[in-house]
This record gives sequence, structure tokens and C-alpha cells, in this order.
Amino acid sequence: MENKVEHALNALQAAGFRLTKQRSVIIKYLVENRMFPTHPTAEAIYEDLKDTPDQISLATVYNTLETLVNTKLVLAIDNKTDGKMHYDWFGTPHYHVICTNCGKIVDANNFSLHELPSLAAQATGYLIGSYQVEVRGICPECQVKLGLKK
Amino acid sequence: MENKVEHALNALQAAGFRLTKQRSVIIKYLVENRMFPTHPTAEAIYEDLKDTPDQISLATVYNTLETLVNTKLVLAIDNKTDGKMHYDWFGTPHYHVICTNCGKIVDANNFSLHELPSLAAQATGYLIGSYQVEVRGICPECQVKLGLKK
DNA sequence: TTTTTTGCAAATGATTTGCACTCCG
DNA sequence: CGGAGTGCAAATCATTTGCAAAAAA
Repeated sequence: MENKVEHALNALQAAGFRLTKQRSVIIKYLVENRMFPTHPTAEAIYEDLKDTPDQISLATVYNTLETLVNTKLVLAIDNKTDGKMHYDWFGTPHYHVICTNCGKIVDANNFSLHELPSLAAQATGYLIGSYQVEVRGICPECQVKLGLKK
Repeated sequence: MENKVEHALNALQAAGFRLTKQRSVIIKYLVENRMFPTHPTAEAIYEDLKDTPDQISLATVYNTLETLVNTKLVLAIDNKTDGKMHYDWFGTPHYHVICTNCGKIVDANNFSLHELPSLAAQATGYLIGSYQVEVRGICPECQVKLGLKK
């Protein structure tokens, strides 16, 4: 857990970014909240961190998240139900399953996507950097709520 | 081409939506511009259609697109370079390859995703409705521009 | 020192909304 | 007819930006 944070800080430094208090606090937050019911928004992260010893502004949260997304350490997810971006610490490869009713985002990793980047490169000539898979549907709770189950 | 439009209109009607001039004009536009270099934004669609015999407002373009997305006839894509949503007529299953430098979106279909929905359902208990795959990288033109190639 | 990063507040701009009017069914 | 759909303009609100101050390297 703790070494994930350090690993990320090293990766950031290797990419030419400076190590700031704010960045490590945000990274730590993301790593520790990895399994939250709904992946956090920038605003949520800000709300949870603004009162920590090391002050953090909302703009800094946005800046840091952008940096982390560019460094591939974090994934940005649009659940399309609340108009906000959600962020997910990207430890191991996985895809997202998103509830179109309540917006809940859960992770899954039982489908192999290994060949996708090379096939995409082959089909388009692009220099592939990353990929993202999103599946949309109704979560079990909303199935009940909507009378689709039980 | 023309029957694609009619098919879509039938699908809309079957889903309980009314057949309006504006909707058919927008659908026709999307079908005919299927292979555009960059998939259109709501604003672009509006600009191209506002002077047609049947007036169309920007709000209606947004409304119609939302309807079409919900009906699975259209896919919304965020290229993350211009802050706008892009829309793609979803005739046959395919995935998108997006340039992280210029935002260009191209289609590819050489990777099988057939098993994804059932595996996602199995992993999460969600009632799967749709899925979307996005690959990010640098397009050939930008590779040259950025001195990464040639 | 020198450059990056941060914080604050104001600006941006895509998308949404309220309401009166239209028109499909 | 009646309610869904539309147009217009104004409102919303997540995200971005400019600039001065702070702190990495």
C-alpha cells in the first residue's frame, strides 16, 4: 500500500515532475480509496483533503489528476449520470462496468485485452498509448429498484 | 443509405418516440457523414443543419442525440482534446482509436469483443446494455508532426 | 537561483433548462 | 385534442486559466 505510493512518486519523478506534498497526499488518497463504492470525483477528493495539514486547492486536485492520467497512473472515467469525471487508481489492468441508472462504477478483469493494442496499431497506424473498456448496464441494486429483478 | 435512415426512424418509433422532421434530418446527417475525418460534435451538426428548410435549434440537436444514444443508434465519444462530445452513427460494432494529440477519431473492428458482455455480466451481476472500447495513441500525421516518425 | 507548482478567484464554455408554442399521433 | 417535441435565451456548473506567492531541484 505504502510502497505503491512511493512507486508512483518515483514514476512521476522519472517523468520529470516534481515531488510535492499535495501530489503525494492525492496519490495516497487514491491508492487507499481504491475499492470505494463509487470512484471519486475531483470535487470529492478535494472535500476529503482540504482540511489535512497540507492544504490543497481544487485547482491543484484537477492539475494533479491530469498529471496522473497523463502518466497512466490514474484512469479518468465518465459515468454519464452525474456530469462529473471519476478517477480510478490504475494498479492492474481492468475494465469498468458502469450502472446507467445510478452511475456506480465497478471493476472487472475477466476478459483478456492483451491483443487489443497491437491490433489497433495494425488497423490504424496509430502509436498506441493506452486503452479503456467500458461496459454499461444496470447494477443489481438498480435492477431491484426498477422492478427488473426479484 | 436511405433505408438506414428509415430503419432508424422505425426503431425510434418502436421505442415510443415520435417521428419529427428534425430527428430524421439529424439521423440522415449522421448516416451520411459516417466516414468523416472527425466524428461530428453537436455544435458542428447544428452549424451544418441550421439553414436547412426545417429549422433546428442547438438544444434540439442535443436532445435528439441523447435520444439516439439511449436507443443505441448513436455512440457518444469523448476525444479528450477539445472538451466536446463527438457522435458516431453506430451501424456495425466497432471500436475507436483516438489521437491524444489532435483528437482525431477513427474506427476499427479487427478485435473480437463478443464475449465481453457476458463476462462482464458474470463478473458483476449487472444487466449489460452496451459496451464501448477506446484506444488512445498518436495518429500517423501527428507522429510526423511530433518528430516521432520519419 | 530558476523553474515548476500551487492557490485563489474569476472566466470559460459545453450542456441543460424553463416556458410558450408546435405538431405528431 | 393532449402530450411529446421544439426554439430561444438564460442559467448551470464542472473545469480551466492568469498571476502572484511558495517550494522543489
